[in-house]
Amino acid sequence: MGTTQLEPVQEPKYWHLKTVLSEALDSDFAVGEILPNERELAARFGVARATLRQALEQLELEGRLQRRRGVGTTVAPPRVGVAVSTAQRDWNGEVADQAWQPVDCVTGEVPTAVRSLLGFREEPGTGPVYVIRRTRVSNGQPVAAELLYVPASSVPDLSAIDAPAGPARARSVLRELHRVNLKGQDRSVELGSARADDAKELDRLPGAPVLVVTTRYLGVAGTAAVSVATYRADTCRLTFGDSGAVEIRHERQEQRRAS
Amino acid sequence: MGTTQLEPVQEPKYWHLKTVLSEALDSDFAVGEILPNERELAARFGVARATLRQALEQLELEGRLQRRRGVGTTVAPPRVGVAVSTAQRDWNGEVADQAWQPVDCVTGEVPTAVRSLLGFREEPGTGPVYVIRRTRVSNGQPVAAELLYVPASSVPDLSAIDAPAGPARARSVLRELHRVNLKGQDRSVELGSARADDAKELDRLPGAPVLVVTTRYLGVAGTAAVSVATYRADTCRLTFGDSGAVEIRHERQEQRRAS
DNA sequence: AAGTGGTCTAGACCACTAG
DNA sequence: TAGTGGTCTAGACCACTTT
Repeated sequence: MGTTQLEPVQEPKYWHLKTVLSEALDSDFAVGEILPNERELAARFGVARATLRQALEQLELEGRLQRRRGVGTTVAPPRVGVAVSTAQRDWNGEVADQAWQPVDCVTGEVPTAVRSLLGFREEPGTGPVYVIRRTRVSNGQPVAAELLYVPASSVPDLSAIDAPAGPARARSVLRELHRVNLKGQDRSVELGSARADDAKELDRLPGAPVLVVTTRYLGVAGTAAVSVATYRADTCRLTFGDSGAVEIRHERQEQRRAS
Repeated sequence: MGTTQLEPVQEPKYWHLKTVLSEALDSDFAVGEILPNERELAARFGVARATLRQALEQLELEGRLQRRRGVGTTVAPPRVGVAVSTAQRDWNGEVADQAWQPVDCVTGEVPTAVRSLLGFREEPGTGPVYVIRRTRVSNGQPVAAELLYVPASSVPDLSAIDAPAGPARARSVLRELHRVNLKGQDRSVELGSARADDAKELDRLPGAPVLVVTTRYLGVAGTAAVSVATYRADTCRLTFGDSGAVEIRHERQEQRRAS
């Protein structure tokens, strides 16, 4: 129809920029390499810094980049596969490199959402609940922070209430919970943003994107415990193996170039 | 109450703003209600529009808000629980309201990442691969778009190559794939951003946050098929039930106020 | 045509890290 | 102290939906 339309559909600059940068990462950069700083990149592409940052944010969300204040922007390694086991053996065993580390154990308040998962009815008395904090490390990097809520009624044969709050008490509660046979578990995964305390544990800024894994552990008499684990969404790929771990080889090439 | 004084804290403005808005959503707004527009909200809180938008983006990421260009910002309903079944019956059955809908089926190219999951070795000939597009709907809203890669060698008894590309062919490939007994499946979940085609299917803008579920279906002779499904991260909560669906009652209150 | 959210700019200052 | 990414501003225009 006569004249040739150059760009019939206007692609946003930051989107196009993201594509260009993504291809550059594939071809010209190696994992761990430091990118030019944002001001220079913005100037190089002829856009405002805010626009450039919009593209970098996307790439960081996809796990391609890692940005650290005061340091710079580096090319991120492929995401770590983190097993979210379906079996029950995750209470103790598990791959040594990715085990949960008990951090603390107090008897504290329970969020409303968790209360209903535990089967608690209304406001009035519901008995004490152990709140265990655990962290998970992979390749030396923290990948997840967890709050595990265990009603004292789920571990009746435990006399650790008087033990000092801390990792030791956390371990004894976990051991006792492990004794009561668990019938199964329900699990859900959703996107969230890191609360201040989790962010600190994960070495990220508050609001960083996380994958929230909520697990309900079922005992003989209903829900025995509820776990809310937040995984770093930028560095983690959660794996649910019915028969081994999924291994994804990304299509990225790691080439030369040092500049 | 017109303007809310932001405390002189070290906390970033947008973060504090997000908290304030979140509490306001809990107490003063009902699901589906329309918020004041961004320019007015920004003025009301005494911040720049960009700062206000940073807070809104966070809340949208957490599934609390829904923003539509040309329309406005509304209070989002609680996330839909979408079952990512562990069993094999998801090929056909499944909850009627959340079933997959075949859209198309062509024989096309396979991304590098999927190639390695399928066990393909190097560049040269690997035989044709069916690429099936499916979508998933829940409560009338599209929640997921999937690309299912089925090597023709996985469905040898199929003579549908000559059938016209389309939903009909997709169904016959799925039926045939269902016939070969599947031994199990590996699955992984990670955060991503919607590609242009997926975004269109999901009624979102390109780059919208999605949960990417990669599934490897194992047959008697290795990987029989690979599925890459992208779920809307803002509206979906993926559930993995070992014994029924997880039901989360969010701590939000739906109160009065109509304005 | 009016009103909404989405994109983009060109600055400024702050918080953090490292030499 | 110099350099980085993180936050924030006050505008402008664009794409889209509804009236």
